[in-house]
Amino acid sequence: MREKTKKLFQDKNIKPTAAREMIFDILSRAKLPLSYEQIRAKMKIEMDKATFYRNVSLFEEANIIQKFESDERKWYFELLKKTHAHFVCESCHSVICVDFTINPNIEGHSVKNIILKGICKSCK
Amino acid sequence: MREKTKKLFQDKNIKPTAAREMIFDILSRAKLPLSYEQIRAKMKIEMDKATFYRNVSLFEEANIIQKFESDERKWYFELLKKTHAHFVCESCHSVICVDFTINPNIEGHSVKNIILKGICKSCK
DNA sequence: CTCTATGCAAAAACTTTGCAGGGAT
DNA sequence: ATCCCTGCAAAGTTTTTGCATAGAG
Repeated sequence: MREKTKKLFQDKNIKPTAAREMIFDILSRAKLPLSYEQIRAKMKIEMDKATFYRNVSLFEEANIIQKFESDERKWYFELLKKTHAHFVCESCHSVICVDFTINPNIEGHSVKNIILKGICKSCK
Repeated sequence: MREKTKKLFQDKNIKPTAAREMIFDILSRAKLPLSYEQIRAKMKIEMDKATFYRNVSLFEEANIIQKFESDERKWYFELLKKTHAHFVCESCHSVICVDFTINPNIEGHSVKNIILKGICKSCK
């Protein structure tokens, strides 16, 4: 476990368990948001899905992770980084990060998350 | 049933049944996307949920209806109108249509749907 | 010892599917 | 008669919860 991660966990008061380190590690290497299935496929040690979801919620409350729903009714998770948008293809269901920023105030509402849906360029 | 609706159904090859007319009617009056529960609450005649979902899928395939998921993992339905965005409040879960248009081509992908998430102005 | 993380199984929530009956043409 | 729309019940999918056990400090 890297020093930086150890420190992050300490700061957030998160006990570093094997499950947590693995989830964090997988997400920090990911270039895209990942679903539970995708994360599980990358796990070197199996963990129960309850453990997975519970730990992800923990990270979420600590503002380490962000989640959003794809069009296949699954959650996708990623480390909370600088704001960017996600494009979800309604044909192949892939999730793509796109560089797209907007004014975070739209008609008085605070926007924290942008999801674009449509058909990705490979599917066209 | 209005002439216009009758014609629409004919054009799309959709047999006008009571269930279909009712769903269409409720959605055409709606100012916001509605969930199954919300639509059901407006029904004058009850219909089975299977019938509801099947007919909605039919409309969807005919490009009459558009659906998207809220953050509460429910589908919301609305008539396919000019492109606009939906704001979903992560606190009160309300769905708000906002006037927000973007270039439909983002990094080569065709955007058909925009979902913004965050905290709405009443919750702030 | 104590505290809480984990696994297992069951529950939950929302949608979808299979199948048989019923209406419309 | 045929077609396909509908209701009912059961299955499906993903996520959450309850509970007992295991493990860390």
